[in-house]
Amino acid sequence: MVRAPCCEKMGLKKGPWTPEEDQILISYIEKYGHGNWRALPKQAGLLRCGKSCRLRWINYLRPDIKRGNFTKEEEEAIINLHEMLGNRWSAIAARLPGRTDNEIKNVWHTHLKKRLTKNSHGSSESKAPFSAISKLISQKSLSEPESMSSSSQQEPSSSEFSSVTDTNSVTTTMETTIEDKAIMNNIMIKNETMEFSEDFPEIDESFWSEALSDGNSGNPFEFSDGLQHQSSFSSSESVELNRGFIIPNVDDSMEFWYDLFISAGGAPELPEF
DNA sequence: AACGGGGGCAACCGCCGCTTG
DNA sequence: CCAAGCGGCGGTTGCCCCCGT
Repeated sequence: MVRAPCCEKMGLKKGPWTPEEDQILISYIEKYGHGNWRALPKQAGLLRCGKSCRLRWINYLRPDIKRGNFTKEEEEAIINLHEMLGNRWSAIAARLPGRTDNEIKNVWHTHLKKRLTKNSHGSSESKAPFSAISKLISQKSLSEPESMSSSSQQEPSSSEFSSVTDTNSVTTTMETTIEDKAIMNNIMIKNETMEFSEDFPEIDESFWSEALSDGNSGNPFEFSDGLQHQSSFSSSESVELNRGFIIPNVDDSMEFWYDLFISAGGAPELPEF
């Protein structure tokens, strides 16, 4: 399908946003939400294309954006997640609350890639847990070709959970050993003891219904104010680990790990071993 | 003080997949 | 089933600032 770029329309402004434009966009979205990005600039009185507005909002103006330098913990998380997910910045961003895909992408290209290249001659020790988990994921998906592979075709949106909700198949196909879980713990938590139950906890049905009922929009994180709240886990209590990584509480952690596995398992760029 | 190069980051571009009529 | 509309994503660009000379 061939379509003209949305900003090709005459008279639409490009380039850096002014504080005035920002204010117009913010107050419009606070008032009416952003149901239709294409129509938004016209309705708000902005000489911008919808895409530009969306980008500005997502990457800069949202109230839940965390500004400022990335912490060491966040950088490590990015490196680790990148190893598992590849250049899927939105998937990585979904696991770093308050950070945007654009920001993460920039940090990767300007800081982390160089740092990794520098360190590539050093020890491969830091990579070990990820090679291990990649192998684990591969083995699991081999043993469960149909349901896993079909669901892995679709990457869940960064702002909502995967539609794959067959928790029974998850618990059977993602059966893990203590050793597996030790590996997983190593990925996320180097210095902290974290207890996992013997098996992945099953997701309480009420989790889904509660999430879906909020805002009545089908998006668990679209609130009644009409705004999208970025953090995938913002609707429930989270646990902040000493690496600055936010993971959901135990009820949500099932989804977290499952989502991570699906993402990694479905990633075509999953490193070979 | 002036200038050039490099790095960082906001924003744009083009493609893709989903939805809708 | 198909085409168009739309949101979302990743790659890329270009501007601005800082630092070294």
